Amino acid sequence: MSFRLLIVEDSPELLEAAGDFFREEGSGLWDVVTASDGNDALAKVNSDNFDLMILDIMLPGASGFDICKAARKTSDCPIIFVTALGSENNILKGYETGCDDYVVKPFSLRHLYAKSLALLKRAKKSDAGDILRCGTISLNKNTMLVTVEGREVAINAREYFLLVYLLENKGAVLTRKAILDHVWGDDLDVSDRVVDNTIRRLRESLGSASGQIKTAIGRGYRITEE
Amino acid sequence: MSFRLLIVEDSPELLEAAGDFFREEGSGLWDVVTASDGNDALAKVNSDNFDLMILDIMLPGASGFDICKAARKTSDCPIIFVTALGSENNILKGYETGCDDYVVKPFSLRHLYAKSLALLKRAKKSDAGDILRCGTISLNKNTMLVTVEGREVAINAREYFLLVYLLENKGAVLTRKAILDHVWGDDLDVSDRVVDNTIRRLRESLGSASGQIKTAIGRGYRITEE
DNA sequence: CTGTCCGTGACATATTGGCGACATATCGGA
DNA sequence: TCCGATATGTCGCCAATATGTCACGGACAG
Repeated sequence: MSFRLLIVEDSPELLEAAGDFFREEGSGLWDVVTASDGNDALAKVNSDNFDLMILDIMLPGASGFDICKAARKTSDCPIIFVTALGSENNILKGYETGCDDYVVKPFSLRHLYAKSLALLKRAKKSDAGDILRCGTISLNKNTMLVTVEGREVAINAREYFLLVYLLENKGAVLTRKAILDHVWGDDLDVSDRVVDNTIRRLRESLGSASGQIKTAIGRGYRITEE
Repeated sequence: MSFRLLIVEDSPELLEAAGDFFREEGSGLWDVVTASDGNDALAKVNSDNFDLMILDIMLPGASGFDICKAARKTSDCPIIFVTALGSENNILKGYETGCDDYVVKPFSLRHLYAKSLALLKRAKKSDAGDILRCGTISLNKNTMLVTVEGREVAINAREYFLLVYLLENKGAVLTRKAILDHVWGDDLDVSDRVVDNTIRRLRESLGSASGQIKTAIGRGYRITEE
């Protein structure tokens, strides 16, 4: 198995060159998927999982920012933006939407490749994944501490494990049954209302971030970036 | 159902501890096979199928890399490398031979376990047909999210399950009766008009893709690529 | 004993979606 | 081509249902 890489770029030459470079240089390390317009990219982001994304900002259809935002709804994979010379100001916006790094055109493919490897390595580092983030919520699985807007919030055990489960499935709708199975244990036989109640108490504990937990009526609950 | 796990590690204590941890923590989820040297591991890899492998790199006999390469000839199962502190540089080589993740010694078993679960989940997810696509509509059965032209659309429960049924029978004409049976449940006795209504509301929710739901007069409804 | 956690039931509130009624579209026969 | 019969699209209403909220009390730990 290899790492899934999405490259989105509207110049066909650059797109092909970059794809080839990653394929050849990595000799099988990368499973490269490309898209040349924003809408195609959005579709792929929403229906596939990637380990790394390289996004041009200026695109026909949706912009790189839009794609980044869409991806962040369900994924924390590293994202590199590609921006034209002179529009580096954009990059601040990029960081706001959740990108990890950027390169300015024109750039060397080798340089881009190096950045990609570095980001990938960092993401795969052994303690990555122990910190779950979503919007202003941050949860550290080692210390079991939860912060909202950087401030630590008090949270009890049941709420904590519920939050972990929500965060580990960021964006996904989780049914009450699935929540009960994962957070309470599959043997127990309790009313569905305890999930509602725990959700309510969790929302209270989260304060200003309470709105990030959304109800999907008839289906369950999910946590979102906003 | 249990998953076959191969652990290769030359330290007997660690090997036993890890095996026990997986057996106990998973309570039957894992069927653990162990090997303590490279040649034994090679033999097992060649004569058995595994869902996940955890390989130490430094081993008597064949190295973890060798085992990985051998395994990759016949299998795409996720592979995690275990490497000693300070030799993380090796890891690039690991990725090139086709591993999926790695942990650095010393590590916590819980951590290794978490990574294993995550990889297994990813591996099982990617080959399941959990994403239904049709034209610009995409529906993810895991997250229960629906997108049109790559953009997430809000949808309520009844519409969601109706859409699932349509997509699972893409192109086929579904009678009102069949729809009622599948989406409402066969016990209920409601008017046919509720199907029309729900179709209408679903079309509204789908926005620009609403035209993909076709009426087959006198027969029922179906969903098409355009 | 005292405080906290958390499951339960009761009730308030929000949202859904089934219904009836009517508008509009489709079809078959003359 | 026209027309009537039938099928489907659309709308607003409000009951049924799902969810939010609260207070109570048993269980447990310190």
